Amino acid sequence: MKRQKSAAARVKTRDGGEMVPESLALGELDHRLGYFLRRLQIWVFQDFIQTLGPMKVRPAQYSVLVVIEANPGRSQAAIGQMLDIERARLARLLHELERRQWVTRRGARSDGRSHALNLTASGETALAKIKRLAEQHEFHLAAYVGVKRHRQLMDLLRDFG
Amino acid sequence: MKRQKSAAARVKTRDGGEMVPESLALGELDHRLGYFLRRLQIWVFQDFIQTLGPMKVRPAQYSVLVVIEANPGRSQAAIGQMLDIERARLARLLHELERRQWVTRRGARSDGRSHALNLTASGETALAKIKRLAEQHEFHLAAYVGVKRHRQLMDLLRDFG
DNA sequence: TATTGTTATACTCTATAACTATA
DNA sequence: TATAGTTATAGAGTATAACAATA
Repeated sequence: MKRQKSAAARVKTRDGGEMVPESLALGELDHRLGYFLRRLQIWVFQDFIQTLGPMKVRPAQYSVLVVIEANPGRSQAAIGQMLDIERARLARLLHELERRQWVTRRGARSDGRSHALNLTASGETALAKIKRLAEQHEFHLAAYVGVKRHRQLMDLLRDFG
Repeated sequence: MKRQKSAAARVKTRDGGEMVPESLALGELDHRLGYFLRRLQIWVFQDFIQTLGPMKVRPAQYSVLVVIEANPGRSQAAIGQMLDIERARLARLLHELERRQWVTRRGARSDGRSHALNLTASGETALAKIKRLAEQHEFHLAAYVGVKRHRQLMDLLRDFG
């Protein structure tokens, strides 16, 4: 797992050793929130993918499964709008979840165009495991940034919008 | 520009109109910092790319230009380690910056393997414009999340690591 | 005409591996 | 033998466009 660099951060060498790289000036990156946001976000994805490794689930798949469980029977359009996943991409993502027999798509009664999304029984079982691993990931993240900062960030980001 | 959804957020329809989507339950995403981090990060990239559109510069290119300017003559390995850009990807990214005649790579005296990176005169000129646009983007971001929250997030994320 | 969902294409980013040249 | 850099490949994510079926 890569860690955010600080003056004393270490970097892995290719034979498994470690070294302390000379620290370089950030320039105006030091005033770009996006830079720091991006660095943490990359760490989060890497840890998430690693922690969820046993279930082979990526962040986007996880978010779709959670939202289907919380809103069974909704259409692809509804789920996609909520998660800002483009419908072409969501179609492919659901095809994979259907292949793994975690999700069903059946034609909606009310509108012949839309597909109602639901979890299968094995999808529910898988998601239970997945949610336990996601919880583990959240603990990793809290430990990485500090429990207090974790709570502060959550409050700042969740309340806005 | 896509905006973070809230209960009253609007979504564009394909003919340019707008609608208010029914709000769906987040499920446990409401307790995942990564989810909120990711949403803001996507907004940041979209606004950055749009704001920097006149110069056709993407976030990774911007960060490399800024760090080369702040640390002239350093090697690709040094820049890549600092920004966590994989060396294969950095090689291609620099090839593009070299093609635009913004960056030079010349063999380092001390080590025949490494390339010293520098901005050209026109690279400096371009970067001056780019930095003005990046500053604009930062104002957009501060307006989007609120000036106070922007400062709080910056403090929380910059000080850690 | 517009929307839902599908398929296809293209470009960026990420992750590897194989290769060269230097050390 | 390890490192600096290059090239190539594959997978995910993003952004479009074109299409069929339905509204």
